[in-house]
Amino acid sequence: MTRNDRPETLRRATIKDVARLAGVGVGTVSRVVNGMPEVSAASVEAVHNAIEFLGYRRNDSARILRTGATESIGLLVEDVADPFFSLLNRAVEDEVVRQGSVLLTASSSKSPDRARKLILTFCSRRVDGLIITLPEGSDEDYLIREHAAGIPMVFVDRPPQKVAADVVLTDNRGGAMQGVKHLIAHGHRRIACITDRAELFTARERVNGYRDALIDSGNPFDPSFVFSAALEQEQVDTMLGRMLADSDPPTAVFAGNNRAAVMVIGAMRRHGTLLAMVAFDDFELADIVEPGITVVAQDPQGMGVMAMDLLCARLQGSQAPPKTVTLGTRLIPRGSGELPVSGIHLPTVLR
Amino acid sequence: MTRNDRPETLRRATIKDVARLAGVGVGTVSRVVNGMPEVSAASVEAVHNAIEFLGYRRNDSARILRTGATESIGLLVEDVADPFFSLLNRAVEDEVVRQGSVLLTASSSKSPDRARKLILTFCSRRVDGLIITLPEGSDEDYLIREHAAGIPMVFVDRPPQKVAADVVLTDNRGGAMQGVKHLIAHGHRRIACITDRAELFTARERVNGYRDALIDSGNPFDPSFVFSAALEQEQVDTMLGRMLADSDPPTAVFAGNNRAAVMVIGAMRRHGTLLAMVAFDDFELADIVEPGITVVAQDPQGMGVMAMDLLCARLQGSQAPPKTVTLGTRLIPRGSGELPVSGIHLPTVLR
DNA sequence: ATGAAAGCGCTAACAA
DNA sequence: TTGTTAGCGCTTTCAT
Repeated sequence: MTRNDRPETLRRATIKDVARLAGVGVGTVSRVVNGMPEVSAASVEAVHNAIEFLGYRRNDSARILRTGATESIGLLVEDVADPFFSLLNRAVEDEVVRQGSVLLTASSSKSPDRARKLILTFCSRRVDGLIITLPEGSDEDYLIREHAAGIPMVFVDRPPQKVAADVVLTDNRGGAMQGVKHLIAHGHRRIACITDRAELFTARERVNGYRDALIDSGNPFDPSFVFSAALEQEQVDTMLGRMLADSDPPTAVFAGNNRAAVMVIGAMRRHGTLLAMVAFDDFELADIVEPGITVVAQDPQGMGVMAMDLLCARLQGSQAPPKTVTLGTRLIPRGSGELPVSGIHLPTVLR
Repeated sequence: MTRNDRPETLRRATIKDVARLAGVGVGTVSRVVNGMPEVSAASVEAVHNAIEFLGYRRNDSARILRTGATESIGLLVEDVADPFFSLLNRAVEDEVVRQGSVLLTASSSKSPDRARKLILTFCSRRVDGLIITLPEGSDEDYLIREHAAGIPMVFVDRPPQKVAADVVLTDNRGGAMQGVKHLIAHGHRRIACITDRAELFTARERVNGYRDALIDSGNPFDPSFVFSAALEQEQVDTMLGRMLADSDPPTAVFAGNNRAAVMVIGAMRRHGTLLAMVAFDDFELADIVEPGITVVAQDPQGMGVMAMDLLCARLQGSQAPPKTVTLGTRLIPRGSGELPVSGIHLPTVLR
């Protein structure tokens, strides 16, 4: 027994100790600790004194075991250090804290295996609910079981394949469309699309939106202008070079996420050109470059809040059919997306 | 009773249910679940089947209550969405996950009151240990009590005033010195210092380092070149303007953190000048501007790992006197810090 | 190798 | 208003 190994002085006071010292029963102590009304002033006083003296603090493990409510929420994202998810994390935290619960957080690191372990740990901890960004390629059977066992879940950023639960997404397709149409509105016809691996739900959707915008506005969709692969600087450099060598080269770029945007900036510098650009997903300091980067902003905080809202509804017993909420995007013009068709060639000194 | 209100179908299976179905005692089930050796193959088989059939998952609340070990760590930072702390968070998480524990995270939002509530909640949850960035102005008495009650704590980024516990810090003073000396080495004598409120431990230390570097190298320390206040763009603009109007104006700037750096960049643009600059604290995309921002990088991951190391030592019963570990910084030259004394005036088109 | 039983600290029902 | 007590689900002796 872990606790009893310790010297007596390091055993934390229990409700029993308090009761004994205060000269009341444990029930009374419990009532005082939980601020229940039907206790005499004298008892309250005595209990408070004892608590103060003993440095008593309720043991929530015992409380949880007894009541069955853990007042905790589990959050699994791809990486808590990723700006997008850290913002989501914070928004969820604020909701969780507001209702007096605690938040267990973890990062999947894109590993389905790590995700499974973490989620199952959360389930063993009997979290009241789970907010999950599932890594690509996850087996979902275990989720179905836990979900069926009564743990409410809401999925964020990407939809699950099999679990029938609430989902919160960004309107990736619509947002991409919005961004590309912005470029078209500024006169661009030949627009490159640089984005992440097509295996990723979000990347796929954004390419779809890119294509839709082009077709919608009567422009040709040229697959050779789409780079959808693991983002690496060299590849992007090469790819952009190839596109620029086209007989009808791009005058603008749609970057599918901010890593892509950064690489495109690098590639443009190396090629000594400055194409118009709109990037999906806002980022801090998008305006310290000249021109500032025009972005299609997602709303990570909004996603977090919405996820918690949906979760809370389930916690209150809602049996409504699973809902998928899609949050809109916001285009923030900062300069790069409003550049004219005639490309600007940077003076050498500033490249 | 919360649990028994629920329909029978939604009550999760317990160890008893498994035992009954498998035709063994609860002790045996427990042994199987925990992978203890002394169980017959037949029992293991039967138990596994029952577990599978019932969708049994151990209830950690009960386990925790019994064993007294929560296998959880509480982390309180200023804001989980802040890049510095989110990196620290992730590093801590990885250590925590590696040893099979869970991580409770929360943001103080610079509020001593919120911090107190959160920390006391963690204490009620009986976390095994606590990693804390305490907001400026916190009362620490409650921490002393909890610490004395046996909850190990390590403080990160800023030292506590009263609690005698382990601390992990960045060498703010040394780092600032390193940055300023880098500028001096590139010929600068007149160096401005733009940083946050002097109430903040880190800002204060960095100003100290700035002063030390100047004095060490025989340069005068001119208080009128130090701006240490709440960082707002307008103020920084005005302040820089005033400094530039000096009879012996600055040729370089030491920015005390990355918010300061961004504002200095803005101010320089507005004043149509480009001074050399070194900024404290690295940031993503510090190299997408031209020139890239030379920074004195901290090591948030290293701090997280170190904090967990110290915590684990305490968890294993170390009674050594409290240690303060100071992590060194790393200067990353990217261009802005290597600019010569002769200021560059940007061509208008690029301002 | 295994079952029975005590008990972790708490809450809530019940009795007084 | 209050004390007593059962029991939440688990681990861990102690017999067998």
